Amino acid sequence: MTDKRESGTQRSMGRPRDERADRAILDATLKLMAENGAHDLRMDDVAGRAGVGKATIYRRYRSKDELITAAVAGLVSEIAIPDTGWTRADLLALMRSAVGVYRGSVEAAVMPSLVEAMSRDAELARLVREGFLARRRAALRVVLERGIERGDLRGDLDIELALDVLGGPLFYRLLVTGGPIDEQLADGVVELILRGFAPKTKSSKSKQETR
Amino acid sequence: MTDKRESGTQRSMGRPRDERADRAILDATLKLMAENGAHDLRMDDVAGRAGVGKATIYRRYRSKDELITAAVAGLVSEIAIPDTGWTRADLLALMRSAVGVYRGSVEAAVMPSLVEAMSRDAELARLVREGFLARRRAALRVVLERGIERGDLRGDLDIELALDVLGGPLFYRLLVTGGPIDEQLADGVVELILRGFAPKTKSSKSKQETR
DNA sequence: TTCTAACGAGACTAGCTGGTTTCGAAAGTG
DNA sequence: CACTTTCGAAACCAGCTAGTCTCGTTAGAA
Repeated sequence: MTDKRESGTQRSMGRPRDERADRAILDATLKLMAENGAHDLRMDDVAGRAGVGKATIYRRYRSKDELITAAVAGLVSEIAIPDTGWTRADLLALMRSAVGVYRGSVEAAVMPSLVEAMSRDAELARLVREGFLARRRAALRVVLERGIERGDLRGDLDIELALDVLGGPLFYRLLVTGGPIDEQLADGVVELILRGFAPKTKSSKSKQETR
Repeated sequence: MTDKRESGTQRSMGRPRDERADRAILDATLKLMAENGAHDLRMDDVAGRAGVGKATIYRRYRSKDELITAAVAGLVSEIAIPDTGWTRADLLALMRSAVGVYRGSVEAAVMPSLVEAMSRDAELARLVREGFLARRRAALRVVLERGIERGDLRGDLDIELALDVLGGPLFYRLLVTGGPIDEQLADGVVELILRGFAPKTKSSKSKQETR
């Protein structure tokens, strides 16, 4: 799709493409996006950092936009849905993994420039949301729903709100306040969700042991 | 500071500066930043939309960066600290006003591009945080602290976390998920904070009336 | 009325950059 | 070996824009 070679027409003639160049190009693109922003990405710089000629890039991607899209699309990562049997532990596992990702990774460094790009390109926004934000969100949703069934969370809770409360503060610190993204954040948010969305009870213990 | 005229030397000779041009320039700058992003701001466009010659801009600001900085600095707004006597009402007032601001205003439209710029310019980041985010945050902090004294909130709560939980979901939806920024969000977050950070009690009513 | 500086409009330049193309070399296939 | 396609490097161009400068004009102060 991003390739000029016609699909189906498997050419076996000529020098085959260097697959290492593929990775090198995408890696260089992501790193430069993180450093200078998607907008200040220079094709010459990508070529230089990837140790590749510009023609090698344009043979794979028709334009800069296509390159950026491909690089962003490559950010997808698998998220395993934890299932320890304890709602708190499951939530903590997901949130701590999130903290790990958004503290110091390329993904974190790219986010500010990505936010700007998303606000101006609906297609890219969809790609980012569905491509690599959706996994963790889906996992959290499953854990929350299990928490409801299990009786750890109230049945009428606004799941979308809960998801945004879990993820919002992290991104808020990453993008806006510059506050610390650490375990304390993960733990605090999880604890707040468990307490604030605890099921209605007639006599609730102050420190319930959520099973 | 952003003016070429030497401070102190109050010249009263010659044609005085048109003060309407000052506003027109800053307004045009903000609107164009909202539309196209800070990076794609064209000085010609600013001049055109403001109905002003480029020289008139450069007489006030040495460079595009200085213009952008000035426009952002002009975003400050006063936030009255509500004091109804009820913690819930005070929090709701602040959060609903925030919802009003970040739904459809110029400020909201500028944020994505501002986030990107902040990530690359520490001075601008400070300006934005202290200049126009700090007001509401300070007001919320006061309300939270009063809530603690009043016994509506637990004394050992992490105030920074609470502030980020109040603001985070809103910005998360604005910048990342594209979710709705409405009263339901404000109400839900406030309710969560009140429940989740409720003081430790021996017998807590499920629907406590926080006075 | 004279003087000064700001005004809107727009010409100008100096620099940068995305994209295309060309080059000789290299890497495979048959 | 002949053939085809990719490779890195670099030249090239067309387009765009920040910032400066020059007009003739205009608003106030002295």
